[in-house]
Amino acid sequence: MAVTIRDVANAAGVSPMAVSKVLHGKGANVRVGKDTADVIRKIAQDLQYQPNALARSFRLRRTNTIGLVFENWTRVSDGSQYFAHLLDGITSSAFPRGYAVTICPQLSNVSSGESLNDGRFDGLIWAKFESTRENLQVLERGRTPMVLLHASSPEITRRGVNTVCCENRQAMRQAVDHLVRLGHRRVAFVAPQEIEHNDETVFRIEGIRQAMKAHGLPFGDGDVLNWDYASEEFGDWWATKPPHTALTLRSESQAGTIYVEAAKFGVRVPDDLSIVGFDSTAYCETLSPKLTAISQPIEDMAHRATDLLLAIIEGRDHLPAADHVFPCGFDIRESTARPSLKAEEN
Amino acid sequence: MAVTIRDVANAAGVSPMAVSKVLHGKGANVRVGKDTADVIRKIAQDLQYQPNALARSFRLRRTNTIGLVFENWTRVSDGSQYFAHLLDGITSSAFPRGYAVTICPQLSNVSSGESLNDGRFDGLIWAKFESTRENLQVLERGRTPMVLLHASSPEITRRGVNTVCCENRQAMRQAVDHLVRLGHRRVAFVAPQEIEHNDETVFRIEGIRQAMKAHGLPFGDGDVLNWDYASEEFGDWWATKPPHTALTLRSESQAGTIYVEAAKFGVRVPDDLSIVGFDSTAYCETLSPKLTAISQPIEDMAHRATDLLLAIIEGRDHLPAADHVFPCGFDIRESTARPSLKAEEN
DNA sequence: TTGAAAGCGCTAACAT
DNA sequence: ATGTTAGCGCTTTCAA
Repeated sequence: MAVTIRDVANAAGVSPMAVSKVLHGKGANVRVGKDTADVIRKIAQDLQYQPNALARSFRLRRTNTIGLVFENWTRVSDGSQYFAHLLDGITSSAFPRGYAVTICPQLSNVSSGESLNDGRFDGLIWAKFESTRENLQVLERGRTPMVLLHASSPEITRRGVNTVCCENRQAMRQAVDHLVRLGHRRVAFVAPQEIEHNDETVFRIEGIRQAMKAHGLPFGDGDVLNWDYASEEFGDWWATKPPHTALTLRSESQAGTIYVEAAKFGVRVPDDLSIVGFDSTAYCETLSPKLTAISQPIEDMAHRATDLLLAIIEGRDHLPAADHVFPCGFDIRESTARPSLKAEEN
Repeated sequence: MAVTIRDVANAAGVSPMAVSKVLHGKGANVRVGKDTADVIRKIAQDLQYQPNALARSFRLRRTNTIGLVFENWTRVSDGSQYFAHLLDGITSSAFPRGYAVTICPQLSNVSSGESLNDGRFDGLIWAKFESTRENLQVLERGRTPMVLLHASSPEITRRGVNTVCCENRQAMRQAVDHLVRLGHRRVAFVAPQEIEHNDETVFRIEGIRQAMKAHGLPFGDGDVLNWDYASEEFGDWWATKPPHTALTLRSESQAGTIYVEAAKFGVRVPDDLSIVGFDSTAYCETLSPKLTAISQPIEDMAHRATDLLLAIIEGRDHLPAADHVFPCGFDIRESTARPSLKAEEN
């Protein structure tokens, strides 16, 4: 059996409280003399006393651990450096303050969502939150402080939860401006198959529509392609001889698969089709042609989200919940060009 | 105050044990009738009962969480995909089995090393373990199952701890064979400044020495360059007109900084100097020239380490601790070439 | 088959 | 300045 605080106390001839005070600094109104303290420390060492973290966190309701939740966790090494930046942003805030970071298994159902409120974590970063009824309910019932990353909606802040998100509308405007300047007049947006609960996708579609409208160009529901991540729908789509000369994607790693599909059907990028990615990490440079992409400051965003979360946990944040929005950049590389005449004829 | 198991029991007019049995399946010799069980579940739902994970893990001495420890945690997004692969290997084993993964802050001192034994984790993956006295002591005293990644030594297995490591000697032999085949006769190895406690570095140096010897070529202590990660020593080294025509590095991301230093001093890669990296992820392709590198199956290794750890945790592993070794591959790219005449004259 | 009691290791509150 | 008491929420052990 492990050595407990009581064993140390007995060996030292003092009370458990004295040991707790000396070893963990607990007990506000307990005072222990220097000599006694030294004896206690010595004995603790001799006995190889190891505090039981589980007992402590149970008692204190504090784990010094924050959780990182992904709505859909798959692989992290799909080429993009997205996840590495995310983690750097989180750890660079959490580690110096003494918090560990736990990556949680995929949230497959509500019950596991609820289970995040079970006290294991002092706080939660929930990335790619989907605004489903169930998830919103988790926010409401949650006793654990949370900050949502890549979500932004009054539905969320109204429930007292902060969000950190990039400026999706402005991001799409940059992409559209760039494409239109090159001569494109019809642009398609590749969206996930389920967009309803995905705040970001909704914003991006709205952004592209507004931007196209500002140029006097059309963009309707038919210009939103609800493709699976694998993008196997590409061939069928292209076979319909679509009017679009450019595609905007929802990630950068999806570009890799689209490149493959395009090649399979003899579609040249950017000659026959321009491609704009989302997220602009080193991965864009590894593609051929190099991917033109919208960049979001993911590391800064994750850092901010974590700072905010820790402030809430530690009671240093007294402002009402808000959406924290970060502007995007735009990195022009090789996957966008003026549309070919052939394409324009389409 | 939160709803406890006792509240549910009272509301249902049963004992706390009955609730525990129905909701968590605990209590071996407790039997609850189907009807009672349904009532309990209903009431738990109505009361929005949430089990307290801290109380449970305290009681059960089980957290369903494994820790990931790095000896020196810095940034993860330094270009290399190493960390992403590591994480994929770990999570692909841990998540399906219901374990979360916690990334721990840098181990700056022994006490934090000891603190990993405090019950927070059911098990620990310790990456880049350094065989210092303190660390070895942690292994001995540890009550938490551990598997060490990137370490390999009888000092460790003797203490009952498993290791997972790549075949460093064979890896270096491949690099040397390649370089010698190209015509190189003097090769330098870039090592960390502290190599004593780093099993891998010791193996690699031994491997390169043996391989060179097999070719009848010299390799001594003077051919080991103890450089900082930033490699700012490059210029001074080059100014000494070293006899080496090739450099083998200890990582791939270090190649990036070496490229910069080399360019600074007008050294062309691979014309004036061939470079071989360690780890061969997509990052190698982003460098110019693309980096020739030894590859290790990091994801498989991490997966195996985690499988092993979970087997130990769950009492399914009854074999004595061992070193689990994975062979390396070698990816020839553009950073190695036959040495120039000028270099050979050196 | 079900209930009651005890305790995991720690610390807040109170008493000395 | 130090010791005692009680209890966090859960589950194992034992009694009914």
